[in-house]
Amino acid sequence: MKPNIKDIARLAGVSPTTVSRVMNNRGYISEKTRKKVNQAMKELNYFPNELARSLYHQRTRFIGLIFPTISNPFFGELVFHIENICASMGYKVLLCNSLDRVDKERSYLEMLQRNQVDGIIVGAHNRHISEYQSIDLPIVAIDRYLSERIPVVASDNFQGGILATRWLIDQGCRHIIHINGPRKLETPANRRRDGYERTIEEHGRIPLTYEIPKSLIYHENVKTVRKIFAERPEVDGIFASDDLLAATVISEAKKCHKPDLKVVGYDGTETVRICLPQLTTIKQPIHEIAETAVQLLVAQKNNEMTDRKKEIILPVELVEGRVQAGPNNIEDS
Amino acid sequence: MKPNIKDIARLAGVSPTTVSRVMNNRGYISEKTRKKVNQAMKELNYFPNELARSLYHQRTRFIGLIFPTISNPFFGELVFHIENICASMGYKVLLCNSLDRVDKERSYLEMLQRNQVDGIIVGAHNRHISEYQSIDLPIVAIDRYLSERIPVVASDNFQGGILATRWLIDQGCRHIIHINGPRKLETPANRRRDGYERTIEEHGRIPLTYEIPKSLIYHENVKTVRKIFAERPEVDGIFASDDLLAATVISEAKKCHKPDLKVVGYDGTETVRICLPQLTTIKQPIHEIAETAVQLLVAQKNNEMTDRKKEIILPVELVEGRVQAGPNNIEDS
DNA sequence: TTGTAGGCGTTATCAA
DNA sequence: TTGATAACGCCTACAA
Repeated sequence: MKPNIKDIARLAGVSPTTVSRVMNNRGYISEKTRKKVNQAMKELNYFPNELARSLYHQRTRFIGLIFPTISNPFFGELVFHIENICASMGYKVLLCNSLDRVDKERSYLEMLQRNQVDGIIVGAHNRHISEYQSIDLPIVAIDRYLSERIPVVASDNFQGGILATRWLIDQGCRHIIHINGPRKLETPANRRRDGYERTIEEHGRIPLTYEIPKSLIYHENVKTVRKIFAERPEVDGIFASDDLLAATVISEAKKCHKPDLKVVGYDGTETVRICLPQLTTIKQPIHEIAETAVQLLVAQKNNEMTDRKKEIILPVELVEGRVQAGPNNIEDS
Repeated sequence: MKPNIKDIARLAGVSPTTVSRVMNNRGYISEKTRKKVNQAMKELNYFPNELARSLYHQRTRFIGLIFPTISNPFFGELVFHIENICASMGYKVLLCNSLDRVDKERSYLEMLQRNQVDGIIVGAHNRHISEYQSIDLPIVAIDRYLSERIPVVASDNFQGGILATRWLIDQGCRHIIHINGPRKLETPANRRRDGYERTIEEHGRIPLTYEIPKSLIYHENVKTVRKIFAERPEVDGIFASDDLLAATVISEAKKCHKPDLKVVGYDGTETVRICLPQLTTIKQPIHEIAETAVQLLVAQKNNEMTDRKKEIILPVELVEGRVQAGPNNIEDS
């Protein structure tokens, strides 16, 4: 079996207390004993049991992360950064992919509480999860409203919608359509739609938004895009609410011989930039979002949340697709 | 503070033992007490402390995952599936992004041991980490050789290399180049190169492999691709060792007016399929890899590893890029 | 400078 | 059917 503090104590010929002191650098220890103890720890390949420590200190340094799916590159990169930042601060990360399913989100939430996490960062949310209101733990939401007292970090979705729409207008598009998730979900991401609709209206046109039933199922996207092309053959500009959707629009456009269609996405992940550099998109400050979320979480732990804002909005940026040489590009024909 | 088992016992007017029995359905309990206890648990919004449980049972149901970075869609999707499978079996996942850095991998390894994980799945490996040999824990490696006794799950890299190369030959390519990571890393992924070189030689040609210094840095890829185009202007086929690299090749090819260059990638993630459906690639069975890895881990825990193979190789599949309509595609001009 | 004892929250054994 | 007790591994008062 794994050695414990007593085994070390026995081998070093001291008491467990002394071993503990050596490990934690507390109080006075003679050089001699320190060496003996360290020696014994090496010899037995000893690792202190964090569980026992956590139990005593009532503090685990675990952070729970609940996101729909890290398969999506936006969440993948976001979680990547969050984990990195947490690790640099001595926190460990418990990963949960909720798949946007209420039952999974619920059971993860319970699991995290049972495991005494110090805090939770949530990027997923099914309505009807009232549990969030009764959780007595630091929580930060990313791009979701969970409850009154839970702070939110989000990119400037409204501004993103404006930038995207303006760009399409500047490109000379006359019939601009927006595709997004269901309206009823009151997420900040819906403000992308508001930005689009406002901008379209400011130009004296009529906005038109298509809603996708379930964004996690890829084929739903394809179906929606085809429907749009069928119902609105005049469309010459599309603002898609995320890059994968935009990618789908682009490949469907190729299939349907619509080389003049302009597309703008949302997210601006590295992965998509590499795979689809010609895509114009609204780039979220993924690293800053991660950093802000972790900071807010730590601030809550330390009760430093006195006069802080409950919603932090970070600026976005329109990144133009790289126009590529040759006759091979949807953007430049 | 959070209520504990004693609080429940007090409120229900029973002993902690009884509460424990109710929670775990052990021994005989009268319906009356069961109800009282359940009532008390609801009232205090009680969650049993898994830490204490784990301490007692010497079993945490934590699984540690060490991967270079879940930003990469291959690892992202792999970790996604692993987490899913683990969750369905009641395991929780501690996520570690090692960034291919020795120091990070080392400290994660220590962290996981301190936190008493029940097992580790490793998809990262820097040489010179001897620790793997001394860890007394179930470990499974994905596409890496860590030590003699650590089982490996991998896709059929050799076959993948053959399929990719053959396809390029079938497309009529005369000058086929392979791009891969450093040779000295003795990973199964290097067998992709073996498959390529063998196939090229079988066709009486001379293989040519370019090595990339660090694959995590995107710009390194661009540099290597440009170097290839400069040094080997005659190249008309490239087998890239992963899809992001292949994507880079494609966009650089567009920039350099090489519409006839054929490219094959490796991985076949959903994300890349969506963003770059025209890319031909060797598709790894990501879900099966995840499933096999978890199974092997559990088998080790239960000492069922008697006559099992130490290396499990799963079949790959060549997925042809979807030729798209219009003059917009590198594959069909 | 070092050791003893009690407790962190839970469970299993044994006794009642 | 229920309860007291010791144990899981560690840490911190308090004592020596």
